[in-house]
Amino acid sequence: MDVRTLCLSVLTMGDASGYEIKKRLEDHFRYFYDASFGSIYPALNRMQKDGFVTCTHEAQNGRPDKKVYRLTPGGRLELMRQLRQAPAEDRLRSEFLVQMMFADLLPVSDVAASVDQRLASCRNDLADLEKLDCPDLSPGKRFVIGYGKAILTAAMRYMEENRHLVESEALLAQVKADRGEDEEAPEAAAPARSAR
Amino acid sequence: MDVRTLCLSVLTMGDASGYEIKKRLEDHFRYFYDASFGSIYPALNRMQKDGFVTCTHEAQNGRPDKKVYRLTPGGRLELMRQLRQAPAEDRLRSEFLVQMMFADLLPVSDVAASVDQRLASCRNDLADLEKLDCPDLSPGKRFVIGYGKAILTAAMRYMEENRHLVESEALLAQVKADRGEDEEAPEAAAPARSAR
DNA sequence: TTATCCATGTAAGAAGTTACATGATTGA
DNA sequence: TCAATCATGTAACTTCTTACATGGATAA
Repeated sequence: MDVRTLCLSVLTMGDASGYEIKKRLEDHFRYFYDASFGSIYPALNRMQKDGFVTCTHEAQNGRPDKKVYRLTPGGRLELMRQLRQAPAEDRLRSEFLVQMMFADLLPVSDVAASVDQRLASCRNDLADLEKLDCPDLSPGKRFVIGYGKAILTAAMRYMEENRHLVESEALLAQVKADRGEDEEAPEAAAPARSAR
Repeated sequence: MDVRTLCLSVLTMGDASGYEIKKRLEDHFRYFYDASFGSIYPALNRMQKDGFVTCTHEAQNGRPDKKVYRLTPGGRLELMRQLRQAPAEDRLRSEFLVQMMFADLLPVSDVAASVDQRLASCRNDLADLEKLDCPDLSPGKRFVIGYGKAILTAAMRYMEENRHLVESEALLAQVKADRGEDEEAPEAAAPARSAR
């Protein structure tokens, strides 16, 4: 999904300037997309050339003109074309999970702090979604908000119930013993070569 | 998280060639990271120069030499340095959710097909995680696998219970009526301008 | 016979981010 | 007084992906 399609999507919610588009993206899309000014402004200019949006200038006091963009029928068609394409697989990027995967290489206090932070972050997102959800939203938007809530709730619950796995000195010590640490040089072990 | 750290992580599971690293990444990390040969090979060469890995050449019949990389103590230290940094926020990229958000712009059959596909994809991932999970894994790896299972299960459950929201002709028709379609030109409505 | 696996690497290109440039207003 | 908000835009930079180059072995 490129920035152009994202801008078209946002413009279905009403006319907006580049600046306002960024804000809407932050408010409503940040859970699964974002874009910087450096990509939004060029995208808008290009789409104007392509006839997907029109632009009206509003004079401002002491600031650059506000350029308000509006979706054209052609732009709405283009959005539908893009949206109808089979969606690419979801992709998650999580440094947190990599950290958890190698928790046995790190101090327990660091791991615990990361879990706490992740939990707090989920709580915040959940509260924001709660605020976003209101009955006059389209069924699609409510579906997505509900989806987010379900995932966040499950993640929080899992972390609370299973954090002991990555925070137990005893369990982690076991791993180190199995690797032969505290006995020989670190590289002496690990003879395994094949991946599977 | 850059490709270099990812390679270092993989090498803690045992010495490997660039090709094998890619495979391990696909098998164990694909849920939250991936990397192409075009990024792995340069990363490995750079890390050799930096002293984070050593390399032994194995002659092959009719193929380029197999270059087997091994983590050095310095490399292990570098990995720990990287891993100890506070993880960046998780980021999800989901064309599926954008599609659902604007389900009212699409034919119901398309939406239903997307939900079916997403459900199938979750089922596959869940089965793969099930296979991956075995008792001799480190607690960190089991924590991550469990986390994945919890999220996938919650997502599937939510979609099954709520897909009617984006697949009901009646609900979607209501949205169109509210927007004033089937009455006037599509651009006549939507006077709203401000985002909040 | 055709595709996939094995195996490494380079070069070109895509897409985005960050930093810079400019500057008034408003709230803490 | 200092930071944030509003407002647009360009240029340099980073990072990764895709395609290309090479080619034997093996499985369907």
